[in-house]
This record gives sequence, structure tokens and C-alpha cells, in this order.
Amino acid sequence: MGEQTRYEELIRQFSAFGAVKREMGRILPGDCPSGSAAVLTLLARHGDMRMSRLAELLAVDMSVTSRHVAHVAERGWIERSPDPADKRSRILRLTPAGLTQVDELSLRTTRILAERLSDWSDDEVGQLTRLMARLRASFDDCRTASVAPGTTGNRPADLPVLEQTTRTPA
Amino acid sequence: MGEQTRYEELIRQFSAFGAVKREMGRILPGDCPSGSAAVLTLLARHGDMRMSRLAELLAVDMSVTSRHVAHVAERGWIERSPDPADKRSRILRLTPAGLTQVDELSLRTTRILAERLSDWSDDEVGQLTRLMARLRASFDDCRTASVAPGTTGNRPADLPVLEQTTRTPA
DNA sequence: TATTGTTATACTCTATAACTATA
DNA sequence: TATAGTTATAGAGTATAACAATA
Repeated sequence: MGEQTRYEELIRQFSAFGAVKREMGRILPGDCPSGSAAVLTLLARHGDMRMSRLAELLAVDMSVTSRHVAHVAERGWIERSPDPADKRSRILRLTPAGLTQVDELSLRTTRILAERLSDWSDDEVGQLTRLMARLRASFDDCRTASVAPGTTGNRPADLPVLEQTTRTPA
Repeated sequence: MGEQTRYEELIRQFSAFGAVKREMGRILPGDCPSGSAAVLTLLARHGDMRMSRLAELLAVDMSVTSRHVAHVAERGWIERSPDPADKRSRILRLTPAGLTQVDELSLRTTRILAERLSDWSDDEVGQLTRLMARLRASFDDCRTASVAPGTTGNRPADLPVLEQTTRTPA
């Protein structure tokens, strides 16, 4: 029973998180919605990559990735060059203009967080970051585990090996 | 510089949280999408209320609330009775069928969390819950603060007075 | 035959604005 | 005149399925 209640409270916070997400979205540049911002940010962090890898990092279907990528390509923020190793694939690369856009995004999001979380300690920000990373990992693990061994399921490839802190992954 | 990096990592987790949200959404009943589920859950938790109060708790525009409410009303999960005190308003109340639906939702969401978070300690679940609640409060506070004093901005009325733990709200 | 990527279609959530009824 | 709520419209994100090109 206590377990049930505990999860229900967590679920309520999941639902309420949408308000935070929307608030963050409001400060984005007009022609760079959250989908585009995610593409640019991941390319800046992980470097050049193929569509399929980006879809994996975004954890969305490749059709969705394709649309986001088309949007940022139209604005000159990325280039799509053919992959010499596999002519079906395209290599995505951030352009100088794209890098500028990434800096702008970083500036805006950092600014709003610094404002909203002004009374949070460094440790608290770190705790939330770590727990949310672990939450995603917990969901990813289950997904890959149920995809059937051998299949190319989505891996939590973005996770920079964050310590599991209190517990070992069993 | 370290502050910038810290926030950027948190933002990345915000973005990645969408995958968790979508995964949770997949296990909902076909005719009860997340918007409807949120309405039912809030009514079960807080009791009868008016549209405006529900919009406040959902932290979305009342036009959005109106649509969600219409959806659950069409399915017989809630009743809308006129407010004797103000004929413009309607009082929303969960029906027995609505309560059954809430139980079903609770069952499904609790089950998936118990599965995915099987290796989380009670303390870790509590920490994440508390930090996400505080995150929302931090964003809500700023919003009400900038709405201009006296205006009816959205209050964090859902927050069950969770302890601010490490720090006092200043 | 399987995989990479694109496109068409459809659904959900959201906000803005116009509108009705009541305060 | 201001507020509670509804509805119309538009924009963003996502998934499924059909399709093209290549492996």
C-alpha cells in the first residue's frame, strides 16, 4: 500500500513536469522548437553521426527524426553528406551557423535555469540530474531487455556512464 | 563555467524525459489518453472542483482543460453540474464509473513503475519525487511572482506542502 | 530479403482568439 | 466592464505504414 502511494505521488510529478517543459520551450527562438533544439544539442555533444544513431539518442522513431533533421537542415544549421561506407546513410554535421545556434540555445536555457533555480544548491541540482538520468536508464534497460536478444533495440548510448550511486545495477 | 555545464546536463535530462513520458503513455487505455488521465486523477485526489481550479492544477490554459473535460464527460467518467453560487461555473464530479477508471489507471501506472524501478530503493524514489515537486514549485513561484501582484496567476495549489528539505524558500 | 531513410496520414497536446452567458 | 467557460483554428510532437534506394 505504501508502495502504491509512493509511486502515485511520483506519477503526479511526472504529469506536472509538463508545465516545466512548456515553460522552457517558451524561451526558445521562434524558428527553433524543442525538436530542432534537441537535434542540434546532441550533434554538438556527440559529434557527426548518422540518422539512425540520432534517432537512438533522441529515443523517437526515425520518421520523427527525419522531420526534425529536415527542419534544421533547411535553416542551414546542419549538413547532410552521403556516407561513403553505406550509400543509404547520410552523415549529419553541424555547420558554423549551427554551432552559433547551439550557443544561443545554451545561453537561453542556462539563463532561465539560473533564474528559476537560484535557491537550489549545487548538490541539489546534481541530485536531480543524476536521478533523472537513472530514471531514463531504468526505462531504457527494460526496453532493450524486452526487445528480444540480438535485435538492435535502442540503447541508452547517450548515458555518459553515470555512477549508480546508492545501488549497483544488480 | 561549472555552473553552465551543470545546467546543460540537467537540460539534457529534461529533454530525455520525454521518452519516459511516452513509455508511460503507451500503457494507458485506448480511450483514456494522458490528458484525460490527468483530469480524473486530480479529481480523485482533490475532490469536486470548478473548471478554473482544474485548469490551475493542470497548469494549462482553460481552453485545453475544457477539451479534456469534455472528453471524460462524454465517456461518463465525470458529471458537470451547475454551480448554484455562480451560474457561469460548473462543478466537476467523478462518477462511480470514473472512480473505476481511476483505479484502473492507478493499477497500470503503479505496475509499470514497480517493474521499471525494481532496483530503486524507497529512499531514491522519494528523493526523485521530492526534487521534481520542488522543481515545479521553483518554476511556479517565478511565474506568480512575475504575473504582477494582485493578478490571479496560477498557484502551485497542488503542492501538498512538501518540506523544502535542505533549504528554506528564502 | 533486410535495412536506411523519407513521406503521407492521423492523433494528442497546447495556445490564441472569438464568442456566449453571467457577474 | 470583467470573468467562466466553450469552440475554432493553428502549430508542435509523435507513431504507423507505405515507399525508395541500397546492402
